[in-house]
Order: sequence, then C-alpha cells, then structure tokens
Amino acid sequence: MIGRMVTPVRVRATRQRTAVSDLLAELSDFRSAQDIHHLLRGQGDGIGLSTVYRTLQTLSEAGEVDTIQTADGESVYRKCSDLHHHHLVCRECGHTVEVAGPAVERWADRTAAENGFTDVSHTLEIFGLCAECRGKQR
Amino acid sequence: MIGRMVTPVRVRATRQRTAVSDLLAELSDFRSAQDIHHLLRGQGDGIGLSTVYRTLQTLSEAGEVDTIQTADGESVYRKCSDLHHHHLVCRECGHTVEVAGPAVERWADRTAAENGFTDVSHTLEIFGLCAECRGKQR
DNA sequence: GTCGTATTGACAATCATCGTCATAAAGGAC
DNA sequence: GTCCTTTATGACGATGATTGTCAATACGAC
Repeated sequence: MIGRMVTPVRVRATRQRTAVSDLLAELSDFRSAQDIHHLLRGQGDGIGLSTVYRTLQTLSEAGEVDTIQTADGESVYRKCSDLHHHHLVCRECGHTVEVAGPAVERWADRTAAENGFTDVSHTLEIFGLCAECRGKQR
Repeated sequence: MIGRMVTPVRVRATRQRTAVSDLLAELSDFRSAQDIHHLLRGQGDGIGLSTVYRTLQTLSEAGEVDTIQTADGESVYRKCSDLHHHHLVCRECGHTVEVAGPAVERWADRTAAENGFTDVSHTLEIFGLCAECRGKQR
C-alpha cells in the first residue's frame, strides 16, 4: 500500500487568526495584546488570550505586523506597510504616523560598520504630542 | 521655645547607593537590575533587590544612567556621558559603544514638527554583532 | 465522511517590577 | 558625643504581562 501523501500544512486559516488579522487591518494605532483581546471579546469573537499572544507573535515573526515597546515595557502591535520604516507616535492618544528616513538607515549602517559591527538592525521611534492632544491639554 | 530649623534633606548618601554607583562606574555594558543585584551580593555588599530597583530608577530620572529595553522587555542600565547620544550594542556580549548623530536628532525633530507633533523625544538603538563575537561564531 | 495534525483555550506557572511598612541609618542641631 | 526628624532600606507580598501545559477541538487533504 502506498502511503498517504505527506502534505505538511504550514499555517491553518482559523476563525481566530482571521479575527485578529481583520481587527489589525481596521486599527491604525499600536495596541497591546490585551487590548486586542478585549476588543475581540467585545465584538463577540470568542478567543483566548493565549491565542491572541501566539497569533501576534506569529504575525510579528512573519513581518505582517510591527512591534514596539511602550515606555513601561508593554509590547504593542500594529499592521504596517511592508517597507522598512519608523513610527511617530503620540504618547497621549497613540496616534501613529509612519515615517521613512533613508538617510537615517544609511547613517546607522555606516556607524555600525565603522565600529566593526555586522548583522545590524536598529530601532528608532519618535514620541511626542500630536496636534490634537496638544489642543486638548490647554 | 523656638522650633528647630527645618532643613530639607534632598538625597542621602548611603552605602547601598554608593555601591550601585561605583559598580556602574566600573561596568561599561548595559546590565539589568537583577544582574547588578547579583554582582553586588557576589562581592559582599548586602543590598536588597527593591533598593537596587529604586536606586536605578532614581539615577535614571536624574539622568545619571541611561536605560534601554532588551528585545524581551527587560530594562537594562548603564552609566553614560552627559551628552545626548545613542548606543551601538552587541546583541551577543552586550558590548556597547556610544555614538552621536547630530543629523539624526535634527531629522527626528524636523519630521515630528512637520507632522504637528510637539514635546518630542526619541529612542534610537543599533544592535549588531561586534567584531569579537563575529570571530567566535565561525 | 475519515484521519492526522495544527490550533485552541482554560488554567497554572514564570518572572520582572512595584507596593507596603516596620526597622535602620543619615545628618543637622546642640 | 546625643537627640531628633526624615529618608532609606529590605523582607515579603502583590501585580500584571507573558508563556507553558495539555486535553479537547477544528482544519484540510483525501
């Protein structure tokens, strides 16, 4: 008897994964895993917290979402464009703008090379108060 | 009877604070609070973990030490020069080089301003493999 | 439909960090 | 030196995000 064809299934499309992906597609700001869990629960999607964490991790590793850490060490996630870029984040409302800085990328790579470093990566985020929040505060 | 003179004491010099400061002065890489606690305990300085955390927090707020977060969200501390600068960190051994990038500072401020952001701050760290660790790996 | 495997989720475990509060020490006054 | 007020300490418990476990479930190929 000839054995079954071994067809490794890579990633399965599940209701939960779709829900997380869809939600991220609608959101434009960085959200924590807990936030996302609450939001999904709120709109009636039954999903476990572990699953949210796992899904976000998977998406992050696949480059589907970007991750940064807030000042207090919490990881927050956001669906982003594919191109390499950085973020300008309002520290009050979380409003996020993607910004590109080719000159900065070159500077980082050059600086690293000058010091003998290889396999270089970098993190660069700008935090501030967006115009809207500025208005509210005064 | 005339009351005692009220003399507010700002920060007291304690054995523990001195120990943390001295240790940081000797170290050139980023270390976690737990690391520092173990190191101090190892060299015979009795000190509580809470105290280490509090001291590092105080030093950090006073601008005496720099703090960054590792990929897994742990805070690490290092005594740095006063001037604003960034870090080039070996992700293998933690070896750190301070780097300055005036052009990057200007770019960040300009970009933020163009998008209506005020009260701007930024984080920028470069991670890579230092020459020494590179050699060991192959 | 059946079957093998990837995925889920309730729950417990982990781990850095912070809060509490009684005790100890600093340092200025005398 | 002693006294006194205030800050600092540290043992220990609390918190809270994240991860691990593992039996039950759902996916997708056939």
